[in-house]
Amino acid sequence: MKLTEAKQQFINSWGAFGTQWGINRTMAQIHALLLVSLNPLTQDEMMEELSISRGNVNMNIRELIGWGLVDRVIVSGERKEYFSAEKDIWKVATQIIKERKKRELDPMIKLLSQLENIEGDKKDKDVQQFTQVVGSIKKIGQQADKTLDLIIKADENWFTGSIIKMFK
Amino acid sequence: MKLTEAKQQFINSWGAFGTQWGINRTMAQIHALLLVSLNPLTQDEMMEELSISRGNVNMNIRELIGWGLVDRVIVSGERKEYFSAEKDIWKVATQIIKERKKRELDPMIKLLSQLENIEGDKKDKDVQQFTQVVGSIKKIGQQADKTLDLIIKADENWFTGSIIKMFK
DNA sequence: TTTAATTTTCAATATATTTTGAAAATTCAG
DNA sequence: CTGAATTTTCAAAATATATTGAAAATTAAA
Repeated sequence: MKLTEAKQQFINSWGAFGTQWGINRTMAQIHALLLVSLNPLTQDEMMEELSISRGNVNMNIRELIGWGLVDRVIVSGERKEYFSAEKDIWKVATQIIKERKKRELDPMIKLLSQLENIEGDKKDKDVQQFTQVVGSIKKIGQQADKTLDLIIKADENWFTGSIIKMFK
Repeated sequence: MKLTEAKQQFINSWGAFGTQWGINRTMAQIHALLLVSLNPLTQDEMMEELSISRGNVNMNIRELIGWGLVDRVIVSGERKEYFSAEKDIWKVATQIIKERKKRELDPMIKLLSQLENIEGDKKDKDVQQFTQVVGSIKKIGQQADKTLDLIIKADENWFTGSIIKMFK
């Protein structure tokens, strides 16, 4: 497979995978494009490369900046803004984990905590069942939360280093 | 908060969380409803409870069965089919991990493996960068894959038991 | 300043996804 | 078998999400 073709396939597939995970297709494609671009790109270059509109590039680029995955880059002597993606995939992964945890997991645990406090007969089978289900989901959520915090804090060795060896 | 109200909020919120994760809102709601129902339910009861159409219930119920999260239940003396959700949340979690791994992570790793084989000058910066990015994503994917396999195989103690203690 | 380049916004449009509901298929009691 | 109950299918409609593109806002060179 040729490089150009491979890049194209990477970008398209990344967009498709993103969709499955509730991520906007274009956002994932822009991220993929920046990941495999040697140099920072302008919005115009991204429009051209992905055949999408200016507004679409602009909104999704800023969304990616909001996720901490893309940075504005100053190129001296250039009027236009350039953008580049963090290339250290470990950092990318921890950043995504960090954001999704904050945006999704933490609010979920908060909600479940509220739902645990049911007024009513604690001996009622129905109440028992409900608090049991809600409580156990919360518990798993909290464990996941704790584990993810450790991953975020750990350096690259979490995956490749000593701890993972214990699972082998 | 009253039980009925809490159940309702759980169902609605679960639907909203599902959407964020690329899961059909109704599917998540049906799952939530079955999780907090003491007894198995018929399709008619779910239609009523969630105010949705027969076709919608039917399709999503079968999707949930496909995910291994819901079972058909025979109630003797009843013509209608009943459905119930696995209540052991640990099993639910491992089942979801198993399915998403199979449907998403494994195909992704397969794709990345293909993209690593680029024809062309291995000294070309552009080729190097591409294979480096693709390779490192694949590596993290494989580590996640391995870790998830262990979670799937491990019993409930993975989260609550000895291994997690080492992170504390 | 002025003004041309560039970025941002957002209403309108297009696309994708979900839901409906009625017809077709299936099931099973009599 | 027969036919009523139940489940399944799927084209059409509704809803939700993403994209466009041109106008407005911003920026910085002259």
